[in-house]
Amino acid sequence: NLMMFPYPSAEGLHVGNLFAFTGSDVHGRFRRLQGNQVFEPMGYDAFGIHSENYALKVGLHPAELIPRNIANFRRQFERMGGMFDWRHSLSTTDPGYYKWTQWIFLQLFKAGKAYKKKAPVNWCPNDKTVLANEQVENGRCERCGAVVEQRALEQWFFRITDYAGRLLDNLSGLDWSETTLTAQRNWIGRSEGAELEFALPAGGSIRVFTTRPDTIFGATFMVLAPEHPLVRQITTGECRHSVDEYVRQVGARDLISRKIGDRDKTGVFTGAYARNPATGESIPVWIADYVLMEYGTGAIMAVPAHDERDFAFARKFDLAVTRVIVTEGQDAAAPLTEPMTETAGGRLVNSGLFNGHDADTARDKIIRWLEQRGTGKGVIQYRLHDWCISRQRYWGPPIPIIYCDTCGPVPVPEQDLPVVLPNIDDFKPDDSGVSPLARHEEWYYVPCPTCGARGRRETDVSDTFLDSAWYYLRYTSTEFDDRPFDPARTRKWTPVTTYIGGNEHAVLHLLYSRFLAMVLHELGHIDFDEPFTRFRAHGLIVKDGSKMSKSRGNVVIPDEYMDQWGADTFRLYLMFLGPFQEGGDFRDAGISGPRRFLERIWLMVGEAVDAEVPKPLLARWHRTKQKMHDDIADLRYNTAISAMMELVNAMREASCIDRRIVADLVVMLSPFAPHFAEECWERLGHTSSVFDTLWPTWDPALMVDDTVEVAIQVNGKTRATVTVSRDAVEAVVLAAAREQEAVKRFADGKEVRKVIYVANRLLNIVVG
RNA sequence: GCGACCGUGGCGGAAUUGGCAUACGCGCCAGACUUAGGAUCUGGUCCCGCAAGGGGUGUCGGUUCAAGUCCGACCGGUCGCACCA
Repeated sequence: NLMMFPYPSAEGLHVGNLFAFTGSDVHGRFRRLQGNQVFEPMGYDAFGIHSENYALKVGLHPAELIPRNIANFRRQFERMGGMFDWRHSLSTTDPGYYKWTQWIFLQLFKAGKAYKKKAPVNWCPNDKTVLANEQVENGRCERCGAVVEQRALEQWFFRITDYAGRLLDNLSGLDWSETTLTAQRNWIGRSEGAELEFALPAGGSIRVFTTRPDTIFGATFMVLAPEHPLVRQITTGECRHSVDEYVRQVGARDLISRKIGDRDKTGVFTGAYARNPATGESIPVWIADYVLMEYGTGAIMAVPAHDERDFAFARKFDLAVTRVIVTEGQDAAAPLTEPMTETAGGRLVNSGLFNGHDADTARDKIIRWLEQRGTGKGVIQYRLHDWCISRQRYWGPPIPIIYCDTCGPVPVPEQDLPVVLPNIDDFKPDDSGVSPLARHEEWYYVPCPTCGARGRRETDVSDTFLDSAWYYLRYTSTEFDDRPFDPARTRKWTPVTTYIGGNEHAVLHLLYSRFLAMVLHELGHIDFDEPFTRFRAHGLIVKDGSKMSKSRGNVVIPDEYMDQWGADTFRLYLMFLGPFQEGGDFRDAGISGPRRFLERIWLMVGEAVDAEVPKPLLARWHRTKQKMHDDIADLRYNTAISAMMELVNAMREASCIDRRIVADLVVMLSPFAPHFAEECWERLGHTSSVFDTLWPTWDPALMVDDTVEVAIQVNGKTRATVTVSRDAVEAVVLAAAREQEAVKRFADGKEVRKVIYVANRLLNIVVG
């Protein structure tokens, strides 16, 4: 029973965290009462920029802060009564843990799944540091306000794109929240299309990716990303100056604002032309920042008539617009005032030998035609990029590579792991663009493992998402320091049966974990390739309409509530608030309700006797056992709790405090209020733990009442109810219904056109 | 802009999936027990109406014997993605 481990912040667990962890713990305890062996571990995701920035702010070392924060978290976790196995806890910052994070890097490196390439990062010219995307606000450094630039650095990547197809296809076999599956699908972003070649007059060609090969006859110009490698080569003399200037401007902007900034189209002409493979015409080649180097081939064929962005660009720079699809009744010659992006049901025009073809099926025909002519092929393109795991920071696991002038990048031998993160005081990033670790010569220079010459360590540390991508495997095997995860343990406990966490990790964390499981499986280290069989996203607890965060000042600390009401009341209250998978706004208004409920149970435990249980109560008792079981299994905790309250109300009404019902109540309450239930269980005379019992069984035969109330409607409006024996036939109910005063008033003397009878529920008399 | 989800009493929220709308809890009102009540217990609590009855789940329309639930259009909100060719 896994829950996403927290980043141990200085503030401690807030109410939102506690809500999520309690919900997960309820499920774990419930599964134990079902007779399962449950492993419920908890640990700390303690590396990363968060901790580092906070440490810089308060002027302390993260290595000093983190253990302090962890101690506080541990205190809160014990207080909330989670059934955590503390013998198998972990922190990603522990060398005994990140040794294996580094080991995993080496396995990927050796398998050719890790490689280095130049990639842009956000760079603050004032603070002289690399910034994470979250640290850029409106194109400015969140700390000093300076305009952020891009810099290109050599960085490490994992080849997750090799697995794009499998990551997508496997999703259909997972028992996950639908919203999470959708988010993953969108992130992977599969597009079917074609890669086409536009020949350059001087030889060579420009390759583009398009999902609309059916519109190729309308491609009237091309656009390259400013970073495209062909740009320098094809730009003509008279355009060089403006192209260089444009490339410089784009490079000066940060990565975020380029993407989400204003949509005004900018760009310049390169002076070059390329040949449209369908029409044979020469079309101008431009560069513009709306074309991104990281998607497709970094170049597009522009079809302004049928694409919004291309249309805007053509308008602005007065480029030709050729319509190639018309729908019924449209005039192919009429000039377009806006792009025609919806082309379903249309037919091709201005498209040579394809004129008149159905637009919906033209795509495949044109791909085949271009394939035959050697100028294109059908391809599948993914939006997913390779995973950049490099961080030019201090607080993370050093990437275990040594650079040697003769041998190149050499992996650190496995027996030399971990590459320990040195405890340095000046961990603040500097203007070099590399991690502060590079300033420490005694650490930086090491002999090359292959030739013994002086080598240099890789100074980038790895992404925290790498730490968290495999932690579930480590939990089971924390006591082994000679292997990352023990094969027998792994076989027994993984893949994870139930995983609960926040939807903010629906994409990255879950995707990276899945990718890593696929690789580890392929390399023979584990025998499954999907790490989490069942995943459920919990809802978010918000306060005053927004997510709890320290900067908003709306963080609610649970300790004071537990002081005042007790941990169990607070747990019960959080689970009763609303649907676990939806979350909600935190108000403490109703907390006295769950408290009163527990007090009533406490009194009942004292008053319990062997009683005769009247039939209606007996039925409710058995129904409650089943309903609570079904609800908790589905994480519908709020309705499970109301069912329990209803049973208590029914007992009070019947003045029947039967010992067996009280005992069942205590067991069913125990996942929500473990301390309280344990105490009640002992008061009921038991000497072993309530968690060593089993969920009470129910008897379907006893669950049904002898009589039922049936609603009587006339023309769909309820006019009366009648009490009849269970499963009464229609004639009996109809006869009883016709006796009713209100029914007579509305139905007597009118022709009965129809009678609808739903057994045990409703009888509808339709009169004319 | 695209995608996903959601609009139900004064409030948090229920509704065996198309079958008595508002379960359960909070709050509020009245009463009981009390020197006392911010404890406990009992009863009441969607709106209009003395009643009979009528209206009612964001708005408008549709399907159906029957719609909170299904369909169409709109309004409002939350979250995710964001020039993805």
